[in-house]
Formats: sequence, structure tokens, C-alpha cells
Amino acid sequence: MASVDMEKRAHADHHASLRLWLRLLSATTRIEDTIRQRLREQFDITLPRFDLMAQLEREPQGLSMSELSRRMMVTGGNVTSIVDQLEKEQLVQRQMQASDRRSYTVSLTDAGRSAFAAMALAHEGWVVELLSPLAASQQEQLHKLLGTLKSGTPTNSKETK
Amino acid sequence: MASVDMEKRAHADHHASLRLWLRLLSATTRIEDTIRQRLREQFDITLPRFDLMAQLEREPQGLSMSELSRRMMVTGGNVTSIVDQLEKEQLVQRQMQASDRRSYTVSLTDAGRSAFAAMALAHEGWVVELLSPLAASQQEQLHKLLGTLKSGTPTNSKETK
DNA sequence: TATTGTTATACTCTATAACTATA
DNA sequence: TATAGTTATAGAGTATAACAATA
Repeated sequence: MASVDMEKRAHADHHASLRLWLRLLSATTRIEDTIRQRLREQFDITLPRFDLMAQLEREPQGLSMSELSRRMMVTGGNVTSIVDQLEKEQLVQRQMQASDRRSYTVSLTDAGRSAFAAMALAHEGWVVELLSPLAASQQEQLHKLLGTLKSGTPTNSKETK
Repeated sequence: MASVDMEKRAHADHHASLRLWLRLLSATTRIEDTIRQRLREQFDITLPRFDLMAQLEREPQGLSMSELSRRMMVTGGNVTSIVDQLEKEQLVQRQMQASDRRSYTVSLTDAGRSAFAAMALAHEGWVVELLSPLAASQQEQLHKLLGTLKSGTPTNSKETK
């Protein structure tokens, strides 16, 4: 009967989704761990610190602590401690804002900008290397499929930026 | 000239790889964070503990600490502490091995097995839900593409399991 | 009162290394 | 000597909540 077939199909699809998820997770984790390890070994930096610098590199005029917190999706206290560390190494700077004296603008220093350029170059090379089993056209396909995944559920697909 | 075109192409591909990686990372992280949060809220369990139980569920006869360590890709000390916690909650048990008295066999208790069954069911439902923006055929496509990525270089595409 | 950012605290996961017991 | 597992310690990242300064 059709309903039995549909049930079988549903179970098969569920298992397929689970297998897909495990593969997605393990592929991503493997690449992420490799990048994390190389950033540590070659530049003595962690991924969150690298990410924070990447955010600042995109915004030369700098960002407030709360904006960094929002973009990195971590709470404010954590941003404080990451910025503290990077400031100690003179890679970023806090600048007072005249308009609102509660708030700082955080930006890369010149040293930070050049350090980040070197790291970003290496980072891009690693990504190219680690994704190289896929041909350019396959990468494009993957990019499209992940784009569909990105936006949320079909029934409630509100984009929060 | 052709060499200039090739350089342009290489740069474009590099950027495409980087964009793909960022999308892959963010999609995976978003799903993982959602699962982590729901496991915490609904079952008061962390992902590593869930993963350890999943390993044991697949091996009813149980696993040694060192085998668990190998499969979860974390060092022995961590496995000890995770097993300690799960044992305290009576979800897993350590059993002496007659053959080698240095070694334990860790397995799910009956309570652990039934608790895991409930969690795994919910977990599978979440995965199905979170991947639902992709149709079954798209999920299959994604699975294949990630398979290529998984095994390493294109010249050596062995499937490990 | 609300907001920006800091500080203090606690928890989990992780690795390293020293240690015990057994092989 | 080598191996299985534990213990102790340290460090990173995370969240929560109390706090100070400013709006």
C-alpha cells in the first residue's frame, strides 16, 4: 500500500539526512581543526582572535565592542577579553568616542593590519588546499546547495541579515 | 594573454574557495549550535557526552577507554571525565576485564540505552528539520560532494567506512 | 531608566604530563 | 619496559550576572 511505502520512504530520508549531517559535521570539523592548528603553530593565534581581526579588517573605520559582540555572536565579556589580549600584543587599539563616552571604537593598528594580511594569505592558501579535492564547478555546486540551507526553514524563512 | 587570464582565474577560484569555506563553516556551526542548545535544554546533556553514548550504542558489547579515546579523537583524560559523569548518572557502566586487569569495558546501562534512544529520536528529528530546506535529491547531491571532500586529495579517494 | 563596556565567576572541553597498576 | 587508565593542572572559550560610567 502507498502509505506503507511513504513511511518507508520517510524513514529512509530521515536516515539519509542523519548521514548527511554526520558527513557535513565531520568534513567541516576536520578542516576547521586543521586551520586552527596551523594558525596556532604558524602564527600563535586562536581562531576567535583571527575572526575578530577579520571583522576589523573589513571595517577600516573600526567597530564598537557591542557591534563586535553581535557579529561574532558571543557575549560582551568575551569580546572584552579577546580585545584585551590583542591590544596587549598591539594588534588592535581602542579609541574613545567623543559622541558617546561609554563606547569605544576598536580598530586594527598598522602592525595588526600587516600581521593580519600575512595570516589571511596563508589562511586562504590552506582553504584552497583543503577544498582542492573538489573541482571549481563542484565547489560552485556546493556553494549553491549550502546557500539554500543557510536561510532557514522553508515555512519560516525570515532572514536576520 | 593566456597567462594573465589564468592568473585572474586562479584568484577568482581562490576567492570562491574562501567564500565556500565560510558558508560551509557558518551553516554547520549554526546547525551544531542549535543541536547543542536543544540537547542541553531538553535532555541536560552536552554534545561530547551524547557522542560518547552514540559510540557505545553502536557497540553493544562495549568499548575500552582507549578505543573510545581513539574514536572520539580526544585524549584519555577527557574520556575518563566524561565516563565519570555518565557513570554517576548511571547511564554507562565500567566492567572489569578478566583478560587484562588494566582495562575496562564501558557500555550503556539499560537506563542509558533507553535514555539514548529518546535523545537519538529527538536528535534525528532536529536534523531532518534543520536540513529540510534541501529536497531529498539535493541532500543526496550534497552528500556526494562532501564525500569527495572527506577522503583527502583527488588522487587518493578511498572511502573509509 | 536604559545602554556600553568591564569584571568576577563558573563550567565544559581540551591537552599535557606525572602517576599507579598491570602486562 | 610498555600499556591502560587516572589524576592534576592549565588554558581557551563560553555564559551569566553584578557593576560603573554615561546617556
